[in-house]
Amino acid sequence: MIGFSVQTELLLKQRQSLIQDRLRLSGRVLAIDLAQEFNVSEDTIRRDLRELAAAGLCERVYGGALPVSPGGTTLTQRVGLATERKAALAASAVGVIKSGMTVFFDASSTNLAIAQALPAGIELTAATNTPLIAAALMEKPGINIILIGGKIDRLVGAAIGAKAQRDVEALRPDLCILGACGVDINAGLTVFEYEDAEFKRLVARNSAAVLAAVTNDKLGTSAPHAVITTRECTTLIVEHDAPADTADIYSTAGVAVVHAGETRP
Amino acid sequence: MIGFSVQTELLLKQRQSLIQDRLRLSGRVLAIDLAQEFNVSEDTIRRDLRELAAAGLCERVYGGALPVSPGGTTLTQRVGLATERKAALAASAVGVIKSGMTVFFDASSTNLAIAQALPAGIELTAATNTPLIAAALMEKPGINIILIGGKIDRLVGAAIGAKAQRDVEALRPDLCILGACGVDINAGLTVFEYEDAEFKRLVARNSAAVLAAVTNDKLGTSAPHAVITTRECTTLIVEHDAPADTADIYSTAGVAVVHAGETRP
DNA sequence: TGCCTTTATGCACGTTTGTGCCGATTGATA
DNA sequence: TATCAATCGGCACAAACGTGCATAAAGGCA
Repeated sequence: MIGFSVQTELLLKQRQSLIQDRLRLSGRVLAIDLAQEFNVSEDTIRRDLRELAAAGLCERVYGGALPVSPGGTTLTQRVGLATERKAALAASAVGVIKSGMTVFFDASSTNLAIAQALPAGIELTAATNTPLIAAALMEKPGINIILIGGKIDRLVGAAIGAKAQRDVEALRPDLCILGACGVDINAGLTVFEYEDAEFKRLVARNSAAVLAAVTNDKLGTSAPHAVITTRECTTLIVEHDAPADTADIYSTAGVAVVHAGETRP
Repeated sequence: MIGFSVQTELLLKQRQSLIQDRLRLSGRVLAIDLAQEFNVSEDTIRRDLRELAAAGLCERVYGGALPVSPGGTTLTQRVGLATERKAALAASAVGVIKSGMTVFFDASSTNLAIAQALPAGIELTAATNTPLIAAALMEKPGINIILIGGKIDRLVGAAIGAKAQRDVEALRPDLCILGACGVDINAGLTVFEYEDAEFKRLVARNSAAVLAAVTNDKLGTSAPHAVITTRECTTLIVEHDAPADTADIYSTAGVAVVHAGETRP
């Protein structure tokens, strides 16, 4: 699809437009890679990135550039937080996702990171109730996207009401990637909103496997509304520096615990 | 490939029309190539490109020109194009949207611009089948968002299939903001995809009013699939430099034509 | 027909833009 | 702290650009 083995010479605007595509697609670009890809000097790429950054179309960083997040709402606010940690979790999570699967992506900034981290060639059917995740999935060519509609809860950032619950009931995913506000061995997986819990439980119960990727700050805490018990969770992805006893505790409950790699991009 | 071995001399309008074809076909044109192909000086080509750009029919860039809205591309690709023009259209469009309304936002990069241009305080119920637009609407606090779900067509960038059609049928919006690939007084409003046309027609028929905002390059052109006739369109927003007879033509068909302000923010 | 205006085109000129290269500076990492 | 890569600013050069002018063809009007 984007294979540019033969290099026609590109106009400046075309090149910059392609850089933006790469940004959206892979979440970051490196100056040196782009230079090689477009067959121009690194200086030229740096100038491009500087211009794009000046126009507010990307964020300039040492070595390349990152996409600028359209910050504002509650979900999008969370997106910008602890990005390296989430990226590390996401990298581990995509290891569980195989071509051919039907996967449900629940609303969560970590799950958005997972969607963005999906490898380019992967083929799967992805369902989600979260517009932001759907938008991210659209950047990956091989993915069949099913959007669960309904009234959007702006705190959660997704459709979770009666209509959404009715529609999602027809779904029997191979894997359900849940977001959580708290994970505790006794309380199980918990969230802040009643209806959100309801929705998540419904999807989880209909899924062959349930995966949750959580940052350290959520481990051992619980929110008001229970989604599923600990043992209903198939796989739990935690950070590399999660409390030492985490693996033991959850493993004995039958949960497969995966430690994400170091946060070293 | 497009071998013009025999060089008949072309009239100016013919040449410019052919340039537009090349643009649509290959996504870009180079001044030097066109000069050689049409057997005229580069100066002449540059003049042509300048005129086309002034009429909003292409985007002038150093070395040649780019199409203002290429067909067969995904929604996210279209978003970055002709942004000032779309912003100007959007600014006019928001004038039609009043607090308290129920508005449907159809899939289109111009409509995304409209969603983004909504004033901060506005209160309305917005429905959309487009994740990208839903995400943009989430940035505005006073808006009630209804997401239409279903299988996502990645070219259109929205849910337009059977499921989406069934769900949208319950909707009776005060205003429907349609996207279009072509607008012609005889052909009406047209798009590239069959199912997309079907979906749009359904929404438009159930809406009290229909609005379409189009860039110059779409005026007077038509795509394969008809959505609605010209007279079914309530309001048409065109650019300030749209062909002079536009207002007359569509007004006599009963369409309210609004000229957007100059593209000078 | 003769004259004038308009329009399309090419040419010459000076100007702007895109790019690569070099040297100095800054930032990351150990 | 030292080291090395990335970055920035300036410079140079070529290509692309816009403008003004000249020319020629087309068309209007008396």
